[in-house]
Amino acid sequence: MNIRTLCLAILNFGQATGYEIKKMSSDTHYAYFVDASFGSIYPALSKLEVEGCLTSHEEREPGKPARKVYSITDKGRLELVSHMSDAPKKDIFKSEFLLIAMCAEMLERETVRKAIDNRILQLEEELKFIKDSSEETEHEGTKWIAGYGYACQENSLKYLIENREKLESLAQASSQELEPAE
Amino acid sequence: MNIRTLCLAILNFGQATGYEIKKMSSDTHYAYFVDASFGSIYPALSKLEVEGCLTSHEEREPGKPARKVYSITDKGRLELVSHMSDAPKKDIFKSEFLLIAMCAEMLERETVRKAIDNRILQLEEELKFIKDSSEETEHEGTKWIAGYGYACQENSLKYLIENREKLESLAQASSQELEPAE
DNA sequence: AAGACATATATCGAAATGATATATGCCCAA
DNA sequence: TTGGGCATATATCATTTCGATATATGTCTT
Repeated sequence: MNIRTLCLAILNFGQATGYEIKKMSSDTHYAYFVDASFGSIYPALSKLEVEGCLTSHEEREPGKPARKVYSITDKGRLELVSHMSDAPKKDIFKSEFLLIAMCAEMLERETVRKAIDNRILQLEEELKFIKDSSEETEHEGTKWIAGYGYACQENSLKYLIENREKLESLAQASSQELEPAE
Repeated sequence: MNIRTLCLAILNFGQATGYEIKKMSSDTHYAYFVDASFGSIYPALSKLEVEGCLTSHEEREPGKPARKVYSITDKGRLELVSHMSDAPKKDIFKSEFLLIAMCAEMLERETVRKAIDNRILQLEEELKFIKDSSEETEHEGTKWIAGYGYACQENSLKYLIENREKLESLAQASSQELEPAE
């Protein structure tokens, strides 16, 4: 998905500045769609405004930096619905942890153990984040994707805890550890 | 993760051409790490060879295009292990389907239904692919990540089937459908 | 009073994508 | 038998995106 659609989707839930869109696309559930940078968001907003999909107004409060607040137009809403009515692309899943797991035999046991601990922590944080954001919203669609995400991550965590020993045993024994002979 | 590490990881399991690396990074379990294009793989291989992490030899068979086959060197293996010993970055998950789900209320019921059917098909294909590739390999690390991936996708599919009606009910009733009045 | 942090916009080099060009050989169907 | 489609193979390039940095202001803490 491109940044245009992300901006339109976020602005469809309320007006926002480029800065806020960037924060949301990195720190909130919007991060499940695309992760965008300032360098892609600001040009996308300018172009969308020129095309009439967005309008903007400046908010000036003395002392504070001027805020350029964008709002979606009917044309923008049309483009958003039109894009979402096309068949969605395949989900993207990329994991550096899985690379380490696949290559466990090349690594020291301690390295693998740390990578697993690290990932368990990440999954626990993710679960807490999803739980919190689900409780904060009344929006049904957002609640649904939160429920889906929670179930998936919960199962991922469960499997990892139940199968970590098998993975650790593939790694090279650390120097201070005893390992049964072949 | 960058393309360099992907190339080293793949070549650590055996020599290959740029073309084969691209195919593997798109079509096999290597796609869980990064998805790379020709435009990033060829320059990465050239640079790695200059740096002494790879060697190459040309294979010429009459009639066939010349193959530039790359092999990993000890230096390359060192860089690979070194990179994998750092703490892995967070997993990346991006889903256009979840955007559609979140925005279900804006869309027609038929659109949402198709998106769900489509995703169920994708998950089923993915499960079959993981099962097949797990059966084809004897490599324990590869088997472990296949088992992990299978468990995660299986649960994802199960949840989706069990909760699709709730999601569909958020969408706008299609014109030919009856919906109970508010 | 200073330093860290958050808000806010903007730009830019480097990296990566996605598409296209070029070339060869093989296989199958009209 | 020939021609189209497909697979192999390398290479390039415009466009997109990232990640870092610059600039500015205000607040909060120590």
